[in-house]
Amino acid sequence: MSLKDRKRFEPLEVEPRIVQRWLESGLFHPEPEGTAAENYSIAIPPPNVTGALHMGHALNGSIQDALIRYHRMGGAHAKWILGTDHAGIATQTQVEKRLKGEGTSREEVGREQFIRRTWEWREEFGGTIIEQFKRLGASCDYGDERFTLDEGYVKAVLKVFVDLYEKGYIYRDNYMVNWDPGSGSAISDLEVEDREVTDTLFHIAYPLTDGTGEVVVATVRPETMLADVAVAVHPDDPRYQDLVGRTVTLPLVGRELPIIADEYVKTDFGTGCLKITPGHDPNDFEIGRKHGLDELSAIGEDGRMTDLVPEYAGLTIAEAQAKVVADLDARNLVRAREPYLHTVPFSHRSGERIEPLISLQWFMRMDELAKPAIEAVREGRVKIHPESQSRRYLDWLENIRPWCISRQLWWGHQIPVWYRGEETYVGAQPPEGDGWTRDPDVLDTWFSSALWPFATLGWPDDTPHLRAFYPTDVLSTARDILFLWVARMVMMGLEFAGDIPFEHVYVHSVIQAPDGRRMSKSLGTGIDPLALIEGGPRPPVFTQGGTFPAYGADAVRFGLLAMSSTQDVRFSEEKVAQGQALANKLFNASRFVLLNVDESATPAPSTATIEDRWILSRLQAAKADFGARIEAFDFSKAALGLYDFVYGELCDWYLELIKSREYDAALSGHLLHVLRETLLLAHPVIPFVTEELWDNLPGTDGLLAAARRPAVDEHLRDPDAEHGIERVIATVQAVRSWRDASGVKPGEFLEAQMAGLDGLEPLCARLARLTPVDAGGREPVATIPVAGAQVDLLTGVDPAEAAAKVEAQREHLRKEIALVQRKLANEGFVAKAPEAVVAKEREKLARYEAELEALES
RNA sequence: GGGCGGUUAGCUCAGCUGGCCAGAGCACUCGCCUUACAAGCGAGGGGUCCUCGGUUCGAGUCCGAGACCGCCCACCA
Repeated sequence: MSLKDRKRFEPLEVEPRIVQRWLESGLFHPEPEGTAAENYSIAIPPPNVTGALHMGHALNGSIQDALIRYHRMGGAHAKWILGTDHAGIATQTQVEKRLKGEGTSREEVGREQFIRRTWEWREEFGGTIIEQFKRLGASCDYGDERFTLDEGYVKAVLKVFVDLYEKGYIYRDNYMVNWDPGSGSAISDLEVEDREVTDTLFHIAYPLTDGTGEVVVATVRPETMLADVAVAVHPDDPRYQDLVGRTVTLPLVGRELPIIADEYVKTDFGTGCLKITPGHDPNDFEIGRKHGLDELSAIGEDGRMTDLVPEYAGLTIAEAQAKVVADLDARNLVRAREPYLHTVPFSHRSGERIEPLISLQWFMRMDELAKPAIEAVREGRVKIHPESQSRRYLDWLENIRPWCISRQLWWGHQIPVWYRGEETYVGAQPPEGDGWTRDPDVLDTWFSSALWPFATLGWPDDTPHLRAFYPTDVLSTARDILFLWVARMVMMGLEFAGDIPFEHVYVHSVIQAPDGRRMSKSLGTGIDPLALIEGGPRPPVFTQGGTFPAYGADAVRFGLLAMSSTQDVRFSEEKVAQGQALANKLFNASRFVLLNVDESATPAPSTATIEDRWILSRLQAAKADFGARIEAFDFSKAALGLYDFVYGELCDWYLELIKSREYDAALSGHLLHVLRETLLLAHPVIPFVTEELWDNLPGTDGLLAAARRPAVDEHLRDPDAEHGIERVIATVQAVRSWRDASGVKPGEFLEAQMAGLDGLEPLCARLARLTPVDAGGREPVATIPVAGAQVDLLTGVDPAEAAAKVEAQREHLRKEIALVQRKLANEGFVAKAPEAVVAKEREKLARYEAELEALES
């Protein structure tokens, strides 16, 4: 169907078709030519293979695509590095679920078979999110898709591990870790989230060994007392001065525990006595190491009691707690119990309560690597936007702690370490000889993600891709992985790729549900971007229910960009609707042009009339503004500025101003030119509708996505034309407003004599529906004041209503005049305010007075 | 406990280094089928800019105190 017969932009019909054309063009797959300084690249935060597109992906995709398309149209070789993350725990959990459904388990099928099954799973489901990115219009390099477990990537990971081991940064140690019973693995501090829980706080009496009394300690974990090795008090606590150095006898166990002094103990909490359990509490662990205490484990990695105290061996934690309390009660040693609300660590992944345990793990020392990463941001080589985030980055790196990098999983990069008796071998290739067994653990997924910007480009080989696209330009991400991922990429990039991984880090908003809660599937507050694009059901957070209209990808992209900010924002369906309105408006404006124009005309700017000069001038302003906003990562202003130009200038005024003109070659060419440039301008934000229109526009070849954006032409800026059209707009609005208030039909032509418009009368007359006449001495029935001009109406107005209207207008003017006069009468103001400000006030006064005078006559 | 951000129209948000007659989109009211778009067009109503104090000729904008909301970090058993 011809564009002229299509009254609306129908995204569901158009967008899939456009995606195909883009993909077939090969445009998104740039050859590795030139240097990274000339080229433009962004490495996508790799979504989990298990993932489906959520609002965060959609927002970040819209941001990155706007950047990539903008720079591609600026003439750069632009590569958006694409791929997915193997996501150790998440993926393993999915496959385990599937095995469970088949009546089997990970343990039953064995490691090799399990990994094979996981690859199969990935083949089947891993492409989902990639397809969804295509639907969004994201111009990623789909021809070069990477995976954090593909062959080349594994090579990079192993090399990094071995190098860091050889440098002495990676070591094995017994240490307190966050044990996640859900996944049966240690997890890092960053994967832990705190939740509020009400527990019972037990006050338990520990008798002094010499029988002279007791000390009372408070705990919410009585079962861990089996592994107690000391009792601590504050060194300055007057109550316990004489206890330090003596011992207590641990009830139920009989072990003699020293009473030690440590400043960690709070004198104002509980009894001021603290049981020390280095095996099961991170703080106690620190104190234990400081004082050289034993590290005993009462709870094992299976979540059951160890045989440390045989009568409890094998019990679950809950059972053990019940038994310990019962046994203490039997001995009358529980002095008090009270409900206690506190925060407790839970696994971010499995949702289970973290069990702090001592375990033999691989660690990575971070302080040496942190130093250059701190410098890079301090010196501005890596710039974080908004700037306030760099403080958080620096604070974290300055207080960095060793990173536990081993995970007790099967799906991931298996640690390249082999053991044979007392021997340890570390290397990218298995050791020679027999009898070696490989460490069963895999690396934390973030270890491999940390190499993303260079491992995806072929590192450790010196590849053309690496030379052409590393360092990348921008890394766009949410705040929550600033430490987990961004900081580590900077460290690894500097250490291994020899340069920063990206020049700019853009930290985007988190989009919250419309009610201000976090978007989450389980809360029912999640909004599926595809439901917005294609018209799916509204989730329960929306009060209105029903289904979304099929807004289309352009609308969603526009809406998300318009919503985005430097802080978290609530989802606003209105902004998406605004995007849809913009796409449709542009579509219809193009139809209007094509319906009227001489299609054989050559697109070329014309300066024939003041409105032509005006729109060219405004177009340059819009281009300059949009570019500056994009470069400054101010996507909201970029999108809304586009809207304002298309709606508020191009459609509302320019197209209306030209309607009575003859569409000769000059005007036709000019309209085609303005439209072309508008499409070029808007494409990074709303790529689909602009591409579709481009295809229908005479004189365009090839894809808009591949076209070059023309520079801002400063010669086309025209302040006189801008001022003139501003006056036309003010006049037309004044007349319309007057009509509306006076009850005069909008369509009725009124005779009027205009003054002070310097030749702009015909433009004003047409849009205001006035018939210009010479009053020839007739008294006007009404006078409409406009800035610097005057319109006398000679017909069509009820004199009484007009008089009332005039009086109201006078009243308003008198108030404004009084205000300005008061300001100017203030000596302080005149003396101290900048001259320009004072002049502006004087000018304002003169204008109001002139308008008032016109009304008085 | 420490740090950061926010509080502007019914809703979601703009308002830079102080000069604002305080804006936008949506919602609302009124009027229009004006030959691109009625999912449209035009015109309106609507705000003690959280509170109190201060600086200044002038404060939504700067300073101080407080209230409330959100996030991050560290966490007292």
